[in-house]
Amino acid sequence: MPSMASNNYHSQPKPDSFARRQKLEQQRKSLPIASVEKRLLEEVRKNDTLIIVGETGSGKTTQLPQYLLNGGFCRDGGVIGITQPRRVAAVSVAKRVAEECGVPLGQKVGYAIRFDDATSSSTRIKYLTDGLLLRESLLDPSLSKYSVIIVDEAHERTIHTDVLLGLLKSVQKIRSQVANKLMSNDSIKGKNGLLLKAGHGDLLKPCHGRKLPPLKLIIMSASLDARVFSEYFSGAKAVHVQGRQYPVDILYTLQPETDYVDAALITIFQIHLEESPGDILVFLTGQEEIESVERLVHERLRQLPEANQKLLTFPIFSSLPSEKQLKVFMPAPAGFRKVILATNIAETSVTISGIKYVIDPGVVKARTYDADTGIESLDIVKTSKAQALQRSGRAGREGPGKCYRLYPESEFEKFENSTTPEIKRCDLSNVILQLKALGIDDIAGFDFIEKPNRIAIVRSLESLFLLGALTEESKLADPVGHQMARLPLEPMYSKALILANQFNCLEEMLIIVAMLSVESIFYAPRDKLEESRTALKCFSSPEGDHLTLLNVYRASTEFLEKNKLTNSKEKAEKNLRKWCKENFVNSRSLRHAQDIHRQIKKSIEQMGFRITSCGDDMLLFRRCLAASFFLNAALKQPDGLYRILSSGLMVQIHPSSILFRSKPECIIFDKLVRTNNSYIRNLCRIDYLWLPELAPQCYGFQE
DNA sequence: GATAGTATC
Repeated sequence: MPSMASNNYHSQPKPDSFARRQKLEQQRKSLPIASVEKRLLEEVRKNDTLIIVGETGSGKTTQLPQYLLNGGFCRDGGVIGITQPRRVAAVSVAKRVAEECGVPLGQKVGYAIRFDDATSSSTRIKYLTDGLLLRESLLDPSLSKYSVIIVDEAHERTIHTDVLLGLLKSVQKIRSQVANKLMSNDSIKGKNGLLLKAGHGDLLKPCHGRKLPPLKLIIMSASLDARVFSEYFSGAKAVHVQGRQYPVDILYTLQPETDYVDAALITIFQIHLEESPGDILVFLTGQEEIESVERLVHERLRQLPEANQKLLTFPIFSSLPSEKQLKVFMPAPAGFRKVILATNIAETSVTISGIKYVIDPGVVKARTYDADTGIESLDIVKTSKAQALQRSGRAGREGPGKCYRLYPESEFEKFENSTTPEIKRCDLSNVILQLKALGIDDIAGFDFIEKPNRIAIVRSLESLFLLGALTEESKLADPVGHQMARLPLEPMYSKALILANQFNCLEEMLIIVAMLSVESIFYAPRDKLEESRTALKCFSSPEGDHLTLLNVYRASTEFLEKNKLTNSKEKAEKNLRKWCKENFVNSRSLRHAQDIHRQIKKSIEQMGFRITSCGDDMLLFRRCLAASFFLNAALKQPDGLYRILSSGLMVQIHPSSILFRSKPECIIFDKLVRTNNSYIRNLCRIDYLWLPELAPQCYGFQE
């Protein structure tokens, strides 16, 4: 049982709880969706698939599951699952709904996200991330415990949402067939071939002794265009639910701006000097841009009369340490106006109160994936109409607001309606591995809501084959493919763990894989660049970044363990955060790495692997890295550039690498990212001759 | 000698 539920157990007769419950009830009843409760229930009863288009503030995410529960959709122990693209949303909405229901969190109402499961056998309304539901489907392909699944925020079209939609469509078909045929022995197969491998037997097991009812599916989207979903679900009915937002005045420029940073600056001061009180939210593309705008604001501010200087800037982006992020949420001192300089983190992930003005330059840094080369890059591109709408909406949450779009209206008309679905702009190896594990072998024929690039599929199939996850017939290899699919990691990392078991360096590899799985372990603000470099030196290894990361992880664990001997757990963790700060380590990233380490260690042990260490034999460990990351091997060229052996691409070592200066002859790397140049990050020195020996499938001599 | 948008298992 989750700890949170037990906390609430003793706290029911609070004196103000009745008043609070009444207030909550009142708020519930005043939500726009409340007026259509009966109709929605009726539609869900009539239609197996329903699309609900609900604008911000309609209350769909919190209310619909409660309506369904009260409407009897959990009879026979069925669970209502509501998926969210983000962890924080799953947790916060579940908390709210538990409160509205007057029950302790983790009982009737709960949530499940990676590393944190607050559900129990009595949970009927379960909020979870879409990625986690995908994982659940590997263990239970018919999702037998769910009577209803609600896919929320479907318009965001994350890769998980897209794969999930395909899967759910297939599960739904199978479950309705099972229900109709009443467990006849006819071969049952969805269009997506879900049962090919999951097997009939597997599907029927959960319904032994009880009939598996058809799966009700509800797709919730904030986009104005429900047609895509409706068409995908064979003309499913779409219902519109009103939202509740304050009006936002949209202002365009007359002419296109040549320099949106400058235009943003001018607009900030125009608002500051001429408009009524209220905070400003500015959307920028990245950390560097945010930091430079911050400096420029301060510069110009100093030139103003002192009475006009009451303006404070707050940066926010994901790699900003949490304690600095939190400052954004504190109200400005009396008489001061806040300017929040944000990346698109403030579009959906983070909601800041007090915003009355939004400045939107109409650009965003977006990931693109070139299937031909396999290179991911981050490019500044124009936003979509949907994104622009989302941004302007941030000004109308607490009262009427204004949004300054730094481009002409004619430009807006040229924007795409919505952002390209993620599945069309990323590497597909992981998705393919998951689908294969579900018994779906024909990836190109899978009924995706939007088909991924065919070349991207071929490329991923090929690398999965070279990693030994797939057979020559492109089936999941036994046991390596199955083992890799079980681990919640990128395929190459899973492979590294499986090999590390054979090389007897699992202890080290578990740490490396956890550290590589998180974003930016090191945080170096520009003004402390030298200091951070000195700090890093204590950990650095001449063999490369992998061993450096290993040293950092071990040093941090050692520090924490020692601290725990003389301090309470809380105090020790606080000291660790201090240690992180002194060593320019992002403590949030480090904790994330620890979480991942704990989780994959458990999975690895469950798979029957024994965790052994290679001690000081780093040669052995580097050989294991070479055997796993052979697809990312590169060789130094006479001009100092590196040539990636598997693709022939010419790349450079990123200056943040420990090996930037030493430039070894042959290396493996973790990631290739294109910015101004093609840079490889996180490298380890290897011996060129290891490649044909350890990865003959890729570097074998041809006869 | 340069930066890393946002998520997730």
